[in-house]
Amino acid sequence: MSAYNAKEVEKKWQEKWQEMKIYRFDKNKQPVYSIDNPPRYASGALHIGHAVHYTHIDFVARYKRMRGYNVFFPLCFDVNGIPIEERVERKLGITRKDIDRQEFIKLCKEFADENIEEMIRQFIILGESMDESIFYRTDAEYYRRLTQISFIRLYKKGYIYKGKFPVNWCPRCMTAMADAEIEHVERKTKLNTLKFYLTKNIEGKGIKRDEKGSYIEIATTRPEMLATCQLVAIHPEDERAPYLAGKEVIVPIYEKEVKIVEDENVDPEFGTGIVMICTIGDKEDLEWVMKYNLPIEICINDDGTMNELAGKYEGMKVEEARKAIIEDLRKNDYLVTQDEIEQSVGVCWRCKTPIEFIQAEQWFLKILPFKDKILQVAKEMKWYPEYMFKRLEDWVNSLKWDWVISRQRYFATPIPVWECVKCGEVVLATEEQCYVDPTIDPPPLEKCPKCGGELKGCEDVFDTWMDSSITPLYNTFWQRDDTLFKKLYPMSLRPQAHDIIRTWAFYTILRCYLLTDEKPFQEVMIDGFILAPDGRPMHTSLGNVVDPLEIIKEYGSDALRYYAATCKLGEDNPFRYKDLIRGIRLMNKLWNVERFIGSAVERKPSEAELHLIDKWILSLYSKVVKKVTEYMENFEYSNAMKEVEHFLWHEFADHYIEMVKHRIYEEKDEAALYTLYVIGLGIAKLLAPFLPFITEEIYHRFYRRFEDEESIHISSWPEPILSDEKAEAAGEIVKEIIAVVREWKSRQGMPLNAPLKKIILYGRVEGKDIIAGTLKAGEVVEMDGKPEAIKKAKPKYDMIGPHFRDKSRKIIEKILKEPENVAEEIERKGYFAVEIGSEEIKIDKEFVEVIEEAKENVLKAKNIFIAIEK
RNA sequence: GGGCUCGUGGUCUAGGGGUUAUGACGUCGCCUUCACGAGGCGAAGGUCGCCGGUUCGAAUCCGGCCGAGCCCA
Repeated sequence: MSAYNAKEVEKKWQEKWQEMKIYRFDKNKQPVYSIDNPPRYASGALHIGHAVHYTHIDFVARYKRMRGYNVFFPLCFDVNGIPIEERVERKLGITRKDIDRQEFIKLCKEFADENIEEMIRQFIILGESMDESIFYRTDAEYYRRLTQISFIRLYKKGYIYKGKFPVNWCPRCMTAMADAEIEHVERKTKLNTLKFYLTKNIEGKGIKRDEKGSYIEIATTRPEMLATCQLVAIHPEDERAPYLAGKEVIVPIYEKEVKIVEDENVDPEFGTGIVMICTIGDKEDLEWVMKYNLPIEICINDDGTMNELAGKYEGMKVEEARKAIIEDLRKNDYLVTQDEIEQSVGVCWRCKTPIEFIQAEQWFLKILPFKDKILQVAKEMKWYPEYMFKRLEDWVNSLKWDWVISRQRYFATPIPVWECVKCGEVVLATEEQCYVDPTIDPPPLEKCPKCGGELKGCEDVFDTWMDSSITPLYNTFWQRDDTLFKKLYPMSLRPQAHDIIRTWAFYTILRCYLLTDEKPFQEVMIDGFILAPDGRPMHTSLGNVVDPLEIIKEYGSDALRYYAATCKLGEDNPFRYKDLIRGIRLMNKLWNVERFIGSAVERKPSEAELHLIDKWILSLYSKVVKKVTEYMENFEYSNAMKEVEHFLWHEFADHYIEMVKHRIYEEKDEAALYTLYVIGLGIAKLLAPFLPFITEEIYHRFYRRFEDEESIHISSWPEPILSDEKAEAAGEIVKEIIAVVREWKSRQGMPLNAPLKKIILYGRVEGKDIIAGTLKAGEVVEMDGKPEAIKKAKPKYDMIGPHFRDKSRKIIEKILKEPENVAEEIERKGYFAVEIGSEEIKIDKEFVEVIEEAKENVLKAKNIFIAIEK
């Protein structure tokens, strides 16, 4: 039989598992382990980061299933929102305003459908054990209905309000833009340094003076925004700050008085180091607005012209207004200098027009009053790794305004309200109406209940986080089956990546808490990112993207999953081809070990009287089972994999199997067969969550005929079966002896099974039969005494240090310098004298370890000297 | 700029007060051995990012700096 054929085997099980339906969640079976699987965003094929993350989640699902849980692991997709709209627009070269709203929505849905189909295929290839019978997608009416109902409930609780909030706006396309739609380009622009006169004539550092009075210089690239200047800021460490902070200046042209404040966010290197704060020039301004509670004034209309705030410039386009105001500033002697600078400008991806902020009516969900409660609830959950909670905490503590839940978009869940065109009264949809689309469906009332005015359906949609932050409610049958909801909520696990802690994790905790007064899940497992092999994030533009399907084609899914297992939870890992190689080698090793066992075992072996080395390996194996189980419980799969790998390759294959061959070939030793069977099957099970394909193949080929379960993936997780410290210690000596003789044979150019005449062991050793059998030695004898050896003293640092303190260094140096002498004197006199200054310090055997080294032609394993006769 | 994380042989990584730093990939040498040459046995290769501090002792703890990743509505 030849090497393991991953391609064939994987293809076979991909198909068979579909038929077997072994991953079905059973609503009525306890205990349940429910995974709040991240609905995959349906904007394109899976990349390697997705593949690895879903594989990590699959490790948990498979492990828990083997632990006897009824695992809830849904196959799900996130289908709402801007990225899909954007892909569709770019693909078709249109904007959503170019065609009918419903038509556009249909195009988005179709685009998603194709991707979902492909992604399901990819999940199957990867061996992800999601249950397609609990499939959901977030754009479906059954799903969006819950988003709407939750909104209605929160509205009724008084948590929702309408307010103004700035949005990115393209004045040419006349549309709100998401950050993702903004491109950044380097542009040359003019930095204008202006005089801002102080309200009182004073002197001090940085204050200049001309015939009109005292003034300071402030640089700006956007003088047309002077009208909305609210504040002037300087860095607190700036030497001018003590003279300026708290004073007032007069805004040129507009003659408005504004205060000077100290603020650490000011870049002292830019312009004059003093900055004017407008609402709203850019994103940074917005932070200041919130920080200083400034009124939000915007002097630009949605068509890119100046509004009444701009005074005489009203009606001009932004660029014209800028030119005009610079002219006026120059004329009135406000303009000190004008320098050309490079600046990064946000522009519309379609028409390259610079983006402006404008004010828009938005819906808000209150979060500021719930900050403490959210953190309290979040603290009740277990976070893996623990420090990820800190990120949430910092985020929550830094919150300055409520959550803007509305978007001026099409492809998302409609906000289920109508508003009176006359008085603005809000009419909510009834819960029974949901799912509802107010842009096409009639309101629950014909007229405004207040003024009798006409009701108009809300055209805004929800931020898609409104949809995705109720996955735990959807998954536990909230609003669909009360009994099930009570049984299933909260969910067991939320797995997700670290980039969306402040969105998905935070919003989910918030929403679910507001609706249920309880935490949405027990445990949170936060994953890192997969970087390109060059250590940078993968980007098409960098040409360093790794396609998981290409990897699978060449190396197989199990190999990719092996790579996934080597990535530590929470950390960013570069993709490494060497781990695929290692994975393949490990699988080959596993395959050959199992093949060896399979060919030796003809019927299910029974537990016969165990030999010392059987106990030794079974005891080691039991420790491995214990450790791996612990690691799996804590989502430390990289440690779990390492543990099994080392045991399988080295202890079991390199040592035990070599030790056991003669017992199998010569006599079909029942104890040996039993041990091989138990460990062979056990290892396959321990690796099953990681390498589902090869382990299933092994199970069916070598074990199925003696075992009941129809798949290894629904069989039970191994238990430790033996703990025998004495056998472990004695077995280690046997192993070591064999290892050193084996190494010696290798150096002689002899095969391991080349015959030897005699092995002489100086000391008492159990398991001489194994030593003889494994090394093909005619006889193995024990001898008293020992061959001549060199004795050397080794310092015991942890004893010397605390006892001799600052004298330790000299004492250690002395011992290292003459180790043989030290050993000899301690043996003879009971101590070794070290002179430090005038002081004599006696070092006795408490502080050193005496090591015996073999002279040439003699081997040594642990404390046993070994002589060989060829 | 702020928060969190990371920096260890050529590459990737384990370890997180006790001096001889783990393993993998790669490199080099020897070995066709009855599960496996995708194997076995060996070897070379590291001032543990830099600078200070604490300590008898620091890769490990503390402070500063440099570099990388994610997030900052």
